[in-house]
Amino acid sequence: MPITAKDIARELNLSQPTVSRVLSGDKQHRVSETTRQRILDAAKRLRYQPNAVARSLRRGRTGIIGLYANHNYDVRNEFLGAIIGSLQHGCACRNLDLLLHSAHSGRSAEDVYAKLRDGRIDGLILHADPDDALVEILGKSSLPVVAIADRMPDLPTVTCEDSDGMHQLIAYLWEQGHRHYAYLSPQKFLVSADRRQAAFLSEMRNRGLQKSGYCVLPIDYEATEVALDILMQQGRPLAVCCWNDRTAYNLLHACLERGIRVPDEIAITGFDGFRSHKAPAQQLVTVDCHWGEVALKALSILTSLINNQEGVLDPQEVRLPVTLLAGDTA
Amino acid sequence: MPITAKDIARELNLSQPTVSRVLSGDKQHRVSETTRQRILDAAKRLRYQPNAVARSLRRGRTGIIGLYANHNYDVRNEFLGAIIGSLQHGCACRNLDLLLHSAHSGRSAEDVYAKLRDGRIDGLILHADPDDALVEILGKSSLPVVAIADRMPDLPTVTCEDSDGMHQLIAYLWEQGHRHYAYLSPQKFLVSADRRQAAFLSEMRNRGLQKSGYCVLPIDYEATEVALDILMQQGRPLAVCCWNDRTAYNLLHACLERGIRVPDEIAITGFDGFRSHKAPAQQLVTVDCHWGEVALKALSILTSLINNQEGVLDPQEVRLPVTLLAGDTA
DNA sequence: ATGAAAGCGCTAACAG
DNA sequence: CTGTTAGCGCTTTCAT
Repeated sequence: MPITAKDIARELNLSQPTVSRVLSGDKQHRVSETTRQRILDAAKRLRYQPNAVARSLRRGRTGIIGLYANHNYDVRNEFLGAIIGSLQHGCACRNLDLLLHSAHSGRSAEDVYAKLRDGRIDGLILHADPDDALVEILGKSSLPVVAIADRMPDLPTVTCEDSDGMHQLIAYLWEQGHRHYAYLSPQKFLVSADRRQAAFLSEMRNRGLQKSGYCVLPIDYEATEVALDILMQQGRPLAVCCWNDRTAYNLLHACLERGIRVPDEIAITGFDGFRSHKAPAQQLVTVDCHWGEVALKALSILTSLINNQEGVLDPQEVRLPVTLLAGDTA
Repeated sequence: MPITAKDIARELNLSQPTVSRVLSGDKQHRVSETTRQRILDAAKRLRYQPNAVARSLRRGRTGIIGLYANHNYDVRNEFLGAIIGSLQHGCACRNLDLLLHSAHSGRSAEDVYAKLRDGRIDGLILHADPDDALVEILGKSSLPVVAIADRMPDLPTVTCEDSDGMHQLIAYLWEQGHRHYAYLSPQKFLVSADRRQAAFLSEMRNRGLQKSGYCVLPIDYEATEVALDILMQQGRPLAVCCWNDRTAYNLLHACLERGIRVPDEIAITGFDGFRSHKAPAQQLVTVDCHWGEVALKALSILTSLINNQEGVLDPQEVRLPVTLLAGDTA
């Protein structure tokens, strides 16, 4: 049985609140230096540790930040790994804890929301599809939320400079002499991927490319082969800009299986900034979105949202800069 | 302001405990079917969500499992990623939440322990160095703890069959004709790595290899180059058994930078089971420790420890089977 | 079957 | 400076 403030009070013939005043670190209340020391000594001697649950109930604050990702992947996904890694660090610095809410496939948005509102977390970092019902619910809720990576309606969001990244990428490819392009977009609508696509198209037009010189192709993770068939019918060498890194790696694998030389026949670029630290391998040309920084910025906004009761910050978007990563796949 | 059980009670002219009895899912207490329905309806209508903090305080249980890793790496480390990924899934199935305790470099074991005992978690999954002061403290503590991956004194532990894995590995290499071996061990003492080493040496002797035919070399992550210098002085082709995958990948990189052909001049094996899903690359020969399974088993033991107040289970060790993964680095 | 009362351990308001 | 009182929202025991 852990010992409580009451135990210490009894031991020292003091009232329990006095003990609590000293041990809760409240600088406001003045306590005589002698009793203060007596309490601190006893606390250390008895290895007293304040009960965080009781404190949370009373204060209406838990010091826990939630992370919810409604995509069906877990921490091994590189994107989530980067996010969680950074959040862990950021939380540690602020003396916060991080609670991972598992998507728990099959739960309705209402149920998920209920769980998020059970009082355990002070605020939420969200990574979701923009059309998820949960997003709308959270938009109306009083729970402080900051979304990341993809612009969400009615929620403050931290994203990266998608357009700028694509501009840098095309400039890099153009300089290498590429005059045939393809953009591989996701099947579902994502604001970030859409921005990358818009920037891609704008670059194509501005550089005076004919419509036969470029194309946009929606692609499913499971159907890389099909996409590759189509790509092989385009002019070569072809520069393929994938909307994210995972798509790029899938394509890379497919190419090497078919004996298609990368980057000679097909050049491949990604968008995320995940490089292989494992077996020696071709380094992907990609745009580093600094997802860790994005997460930290989101956390910073979230904490101020939590503290300034009235989040004066209207739902808005913060965009962080990106960096081109050169490599040998393009 | 979220609504409480009291609000519902007032709305229906009932007492608050009655509302709570229905909504806490307690099958024991019989409530008339009509009021039961009235309460359920009102709860749904008002979007009532029980306050988990209050419930935890009262029940003395939070439904949260903690994970503490005292190594200085984060979730991006593949080992931790595998552990966390599995734990998340396992927790979701049991309606538990997972709290990641960041190592927060520079905290004393006492401080860390205090934080772990603040009442927020019901039990802990631990991954630590066996000589960490925290391990000893936890051994005496009443907080339910299950350690993973490396045998801990005085704590129930789930590990993998290290010896068997090494036996399989050597059998595989021997069949390929290898007669020169090296084992790369970690600098610090780890029970798991030590067991692998013992199995390695036992295999060497049992197969009648001369002492000049094999060696053991402690290696630091930062000093791969130095180790490689030494390895190059051994007989070739040399089969290098690294104590874990990361060491193997480091060595692989170093070899390819120097133009040493793998596996022709030097064959390399790891121990963990982390393969590259990214850019096309050589697949490491390694032993799959099924770390995810290890974590799930630990979670299962932990939950029963939490429930059977008196953990009748003496500190003991459970070893899970491993699988050889063939590849092209050996 | 339901209500009244108590209490989990803490913090905050107000006395004295 | 310190003690008394109250209450966060819930579960549990004891009445009725």
